[in-house]
Amino acid sequence: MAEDGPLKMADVARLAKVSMSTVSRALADNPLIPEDRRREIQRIAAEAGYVINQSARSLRMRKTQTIGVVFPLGHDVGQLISDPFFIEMFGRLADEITTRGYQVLLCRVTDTSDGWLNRIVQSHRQDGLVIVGQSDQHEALNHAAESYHPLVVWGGHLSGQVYCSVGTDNIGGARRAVDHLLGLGRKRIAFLGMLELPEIGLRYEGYVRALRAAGIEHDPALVIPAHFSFETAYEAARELIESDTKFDAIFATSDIIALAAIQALAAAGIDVPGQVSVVGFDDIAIAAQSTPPLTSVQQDLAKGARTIVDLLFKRMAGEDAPSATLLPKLVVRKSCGGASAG
Amino acid sequence: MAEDGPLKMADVARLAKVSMSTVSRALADNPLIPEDRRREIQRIAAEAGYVINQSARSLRMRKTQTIGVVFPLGHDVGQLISDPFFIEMFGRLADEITTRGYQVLLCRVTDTSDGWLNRIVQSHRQDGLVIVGQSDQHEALNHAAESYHPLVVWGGHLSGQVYCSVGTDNIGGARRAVDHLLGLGRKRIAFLGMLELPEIGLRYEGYVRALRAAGIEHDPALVIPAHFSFETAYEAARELIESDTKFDAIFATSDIIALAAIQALAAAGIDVPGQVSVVGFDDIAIAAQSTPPLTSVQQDLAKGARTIVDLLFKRMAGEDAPSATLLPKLVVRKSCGGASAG
DNA sequence: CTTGATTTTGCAATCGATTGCGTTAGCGTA
DNA sequence: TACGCTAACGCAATCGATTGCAAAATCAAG
Repeated sequence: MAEDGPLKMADVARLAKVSMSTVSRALADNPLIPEDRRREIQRIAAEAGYVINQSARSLRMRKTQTIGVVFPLGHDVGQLISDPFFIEMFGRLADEITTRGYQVLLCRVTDTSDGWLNRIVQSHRQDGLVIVGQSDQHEALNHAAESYHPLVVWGGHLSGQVYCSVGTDNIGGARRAVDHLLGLGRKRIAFLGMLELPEIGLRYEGYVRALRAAGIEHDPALVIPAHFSFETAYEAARELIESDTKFDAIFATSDIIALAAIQALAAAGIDVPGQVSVVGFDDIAIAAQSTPPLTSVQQDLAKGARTIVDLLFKRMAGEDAPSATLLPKLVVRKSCGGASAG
Repeated sequence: MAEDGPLKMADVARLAKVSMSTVSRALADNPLIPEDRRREIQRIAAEAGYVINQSARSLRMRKTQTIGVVFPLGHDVGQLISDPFFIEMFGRLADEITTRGYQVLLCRVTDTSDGWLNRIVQSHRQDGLVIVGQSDQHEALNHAAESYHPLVVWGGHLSGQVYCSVGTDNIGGARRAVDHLLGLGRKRIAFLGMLELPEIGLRYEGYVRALRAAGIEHDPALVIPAHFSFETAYEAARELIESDTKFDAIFATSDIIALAAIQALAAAGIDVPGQVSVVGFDDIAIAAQSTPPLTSVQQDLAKGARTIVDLLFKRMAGEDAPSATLLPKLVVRKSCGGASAG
């Protein structure tokens, strides 16, 4: 009578001298079973160390009690999940999801070949999906959202968008950052970021609008493609510095890019904020601690994550939930000269 | 003939005019099916957008292609997964695990009532487990490890330990940090941390040994309990400052605690490193960027994560894998005065 | 055209739970 | 005692795949 592998529900049924049906119902607190008997069976199961096999349960119930969190990193080789922004976002999401009693399944997608999203959706590994960042997958998301509803995307709100998204007002945030630089008397403001990404495209839009409103001509030479990883961003900044293009400020579309730019400037002997002002985006934890402390457009990730998960659970319950936009906040620190330098 | 829910394998079988067995084998690249037919069936399945239902597959195969990563936070209320150390560790682990083609399931455990670990193990949601931090669950881990082998723990190596663990040499790391403070002429070194946690206990051991080797008497009033969250650590530091206990250095058992202490000192008008030297532990990303930059005992998380996952996969393959210890490195920055202040 | 060996293929059992529906038990009433 | 009604309970189908085993098909050689 030695233990032979983990207990199954049938074993518990035998112990309690009832049928499996009854055990199943008792463990689910089904009122069909009288309360005292329910408690009794639960006690027996607990004492025997029985745990429901979730694989079996998921198959039968078509529910996994799991939320998938997806990072489509296809567009940016070498960007690991270790990236500070993603990591912080993930932490917040995880806190929100686990608090609601669900598990978190992390999916890192690097192979964005045809149907990658469908492959995740149809795997039935999760009851709902959070996609962090649109990457260059706007079409794929739109397509998936048509038939799969428990899906919320962190990212920019694009025209003709079917899926539900939560994100910062990128245009407004960028506009505020660039306006700040303009207010400090800067006129040749470089833009560092990958325009192909929807969120960055929107930030570019805000950048252009701010310049236009200030009556400043837009110089394409100031727009530099820069990936999200520190190393590639550093390279991009170095190229800008070594080109003949004159500039007195940098609007970086992420803090990592901004920090890389600041280091590249320092290496070239250019003073920040004396000669060049720098503004970042995201306001990750390091931003406040860097030298000089980084002025940045803050994204409220805690609130963002809460909103995403709220909307997702509404959608999982069959309700329709609309996209949401968060208000960005410009956090002014020393990296662009501060009010005193204005 | 409208699509009625997602395709099942039986549907693909009908499309390909073969049996389900054949489809299953073809999709698994089983050489029992001739290669050209295999390709043909794979093509048909792909074109139809068919994806294997993982719930069903997991049940039948008793394999989930998933690794569970567990954070037993029971000991420390309010410590969310958003904590920088956990977050960074998680990111590294996730990179290692996904690179090997496995999914990552995050389990945040707050209810460490009897059998919590067994509940996770028996849920059959994962093929292997990484536990990040022993918390106060040494016994539970030992017990689980007796019957469940694919289990690796990040944490200190304790005597009489059954489970496989990977961690920094905490005694050595602490010893090095305290020796450094002693070398700077500091004599009244406070210790901030929760002795109940195994890793912290080991760091305390290193602290005591360093003092003893220097012939300095150990003053219990200098040992202050401090949790890992910034707010509670700040409180602990404030209490130390407001007590009559004199001190000229702080050995904080985590960077978060160190940073909180530095802020508390600053708020009290005490100069760091002028009046008090501070050393942290972990060397998280912010450490290098703080003001003043923090001297800290570096834990190589990238290597740690790689080691953990390597050992775990060995264990999943049935091999026996021994515990591993990583060498800590003291990263000297300005927060304790530097060599010039010696 | 057999026979036997070999390659392909499919039947049906299985993984471990949940649940619709029918049966039994228990009780009150006539 | 018989009958109706409700409360408890269990049978057996089901979720969607994988796989051992045996049957069928194919082929080579005699």
